[in-house]
Amino acid sequence: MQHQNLLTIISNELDGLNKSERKVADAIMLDPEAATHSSIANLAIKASVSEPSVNRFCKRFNTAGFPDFKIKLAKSLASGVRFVNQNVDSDDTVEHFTPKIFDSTINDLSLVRDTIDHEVVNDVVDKLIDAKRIYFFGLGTSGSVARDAENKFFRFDLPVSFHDDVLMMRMLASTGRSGDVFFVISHTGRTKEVIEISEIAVDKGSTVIALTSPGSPLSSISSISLEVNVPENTDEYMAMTSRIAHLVILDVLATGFTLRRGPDFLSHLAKIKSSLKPTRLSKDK
Amino acid sequence: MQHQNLLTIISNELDGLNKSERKVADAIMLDPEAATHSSIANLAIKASVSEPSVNRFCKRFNTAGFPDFKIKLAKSLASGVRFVNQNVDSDDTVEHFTPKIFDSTINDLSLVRDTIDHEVVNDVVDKLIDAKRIYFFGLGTSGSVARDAENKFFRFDLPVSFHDDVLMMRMLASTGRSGDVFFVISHTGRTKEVIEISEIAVDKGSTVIALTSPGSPLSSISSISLEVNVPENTDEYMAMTSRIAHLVILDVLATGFTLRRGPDFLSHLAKIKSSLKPTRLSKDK
DNA sequence: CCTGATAATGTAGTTTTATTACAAAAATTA
DNA sequence: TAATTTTTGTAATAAAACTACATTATCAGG
Repeated sequence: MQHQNLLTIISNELDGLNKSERKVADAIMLDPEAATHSSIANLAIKASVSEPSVNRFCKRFNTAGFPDFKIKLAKSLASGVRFVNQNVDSDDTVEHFTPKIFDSTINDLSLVRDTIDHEVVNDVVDKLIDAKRIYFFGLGTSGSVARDAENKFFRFDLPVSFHDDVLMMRMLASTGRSGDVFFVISHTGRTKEVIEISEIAVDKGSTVIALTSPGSPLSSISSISLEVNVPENTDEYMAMTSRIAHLVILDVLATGFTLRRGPDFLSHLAKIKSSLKPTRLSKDK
Repeated sequence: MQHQNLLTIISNELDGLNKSERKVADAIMLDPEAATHSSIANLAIKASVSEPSVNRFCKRFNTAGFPDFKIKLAKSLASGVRFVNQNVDSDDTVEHFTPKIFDSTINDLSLVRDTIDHEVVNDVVDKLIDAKRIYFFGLGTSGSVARDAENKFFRFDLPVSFHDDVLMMRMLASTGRSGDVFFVISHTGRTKEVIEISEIAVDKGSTVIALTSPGSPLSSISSISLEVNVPENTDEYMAMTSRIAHLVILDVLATGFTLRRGPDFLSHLAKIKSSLKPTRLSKDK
C-alpha cells in the first residue's frame, strides 16, 4: 500500500532500527510537524546523531533523501489530521465542528469522484438523451435531490417532473410507456415502496435509472444503476453526505447532457437564464 | 485561516501576479505533484524564469522560501482537495468532465469552509434554539435547499416548514410574530419578491435569517445574515455550487443545534431514525 | 578475552540547492 | 521623453544535503 501513513510505517518498524536510527525516529515522532520545517543539521542535533545518520534513516524508508522524506512526512500529517479526528465531539464549539463537517463532506466527494463508473455515467446520459419524458422520484431527503434535478433538467426542453408522493409515483409508473425514463433516487435503495414502484415501471417497459448504493435491491431491479459509495455514518451528529454526492452526480449528468446536445444548445440555456432578470434587483443599486 | 488550501490561494490571487510570477503559478498548477519533487532550478526552467523569481513567488505566498513552499504545497495536495484550472470543454468526454465537476465543487466547499464567519454561525444557532417556529423560504434551486432544511430540522421537535410559493410566503411573513424565525435562502439575494417578503417579516418583528451572498440586498435587510462567498460561475457548462455550500452550512447549523440541546436529545433523534425501519427491506435478504 | 570480520556511525570534503545583493531591463508616471 | 518605480535576471554567497571514506563499536569464533 503506497499511501500508508509514513508515521505509522516508522512506528511499526521501530524494532528493526539500530541505535542512531532509533534516535532519529524518536526525534521525529516527538514533533513531526517541527521535523517538516527543520534542516537535516537541525534534526541531527535534536536526535544527537550525525547528519548522514539522518540521511540514512530517510533512505531506509524508501525516500530519495531528507527533502523527499520531509515532503512525504508533510503529506502524511496533512491527510492524517483530516481522516483521524473527523468526528464531532459533544464539547466541540463552532470553530471545531464547522471545518469537520466541511472536511468530511469533501472527503466523501473525493471518494465518489474516484470510484464513480464513467461508463455507467455515459450510458445514463445516453438514456436521458433518448428520453421523451423524465420523472425524478425520491422520498424524504432524496425528494429534495429529485426536486433539484427537476430544476436542472427542465431547462433541456423536454417534459420533466419530480415526485415525492408515492401514490402519484405508482400511478405514473403503471401508465409509463417506452420512451419514459424514471430516475429513482434513494440513498439506501431499500425503501419497499420505491422498489415496488420501480418494478412496476420496468414491467411496463419504461427505463428505470437508479441513483443509489451499490448492491442494494433497487440497484438490482433497475434498468441501469448509478452506484454511489458513500461511507456509512456512524457518528450521531454527522449529516448525511450521500445527498450531496447525488446532487453533484446530477450536475455531472446535466453537463453530459448539455455537451451531447452541442454548442447550439447553449443559447437556449442563456434564454432561460435571462428570463429571470426582471425578477431581480440590478447589481448597481 | 490556518488550513486554507495553498493552490486555492494561488488561483485566487492569479490576477494580482506579475508576468514571471504568473508563469511560475502556471507551471505549478500544471502539475502540482511534480512541483513538490522538483528543485528550484528545475521549476525555474519549466516556468522559463530565473531561480530568484521562483523564490520571490514563494515568499509572496507567506512561505519561508522554496523548500517551505513545497512542504505547504504537499500538504495541500494531501488534503483531498484537488485543484482544477480547466473548465469543462466542449469536446470533453465523461472521463474528463466528471472529475472536473467534482473538483470544482470540492474547491468551492473548501473556500467556504475557510471564509465562513464562525461568530455568525454561532449567533444563528442561538436564534434557531430560541425559535418557537421556523419557516424555510426559497425559490427555484434554493427551494430544494429549503426543502432539505425542513427535512433536517423537523427532527428537532419544533414546528418547521418550507415554502416555495411566494403567496404563501407573503401571508406567513405578514402574520408572523416574535418567536417566529424566517430562514430565507437565496444565492443572489436580489430576487425582488424574496426581499419584499423578508422586509415584511422584519417589520412584523420576526427574526429573518438570510443565507445568501455577501453584500446582497437581502443580506442588508435581514436580522442576521450568513454570507457565503462562492465564486461566480463564468463557465456555461458548470453547475451552480452555491446550493451545495448552502446544504453543508445547514448541516453545520443542524449540528450546532443538536450539540446545544445536549446528549439527551440524541435519543429523540434515534427514535426518528428507527421509525423508518419498517419501510425498508432488511439487509440480509 | 583477544582477533578479525562486519556493521554502525561520524568526519570532512563535495555537490547540489537555495538565497541574497545588486545591476539591468522593463514598465509606469509626470 | 526623462525620471521613477517595478520587475527581472546575473552572479556571488550561503546553506543544505549528500558521498566517500575513516573511525568506532559490535560480535563471532578461537
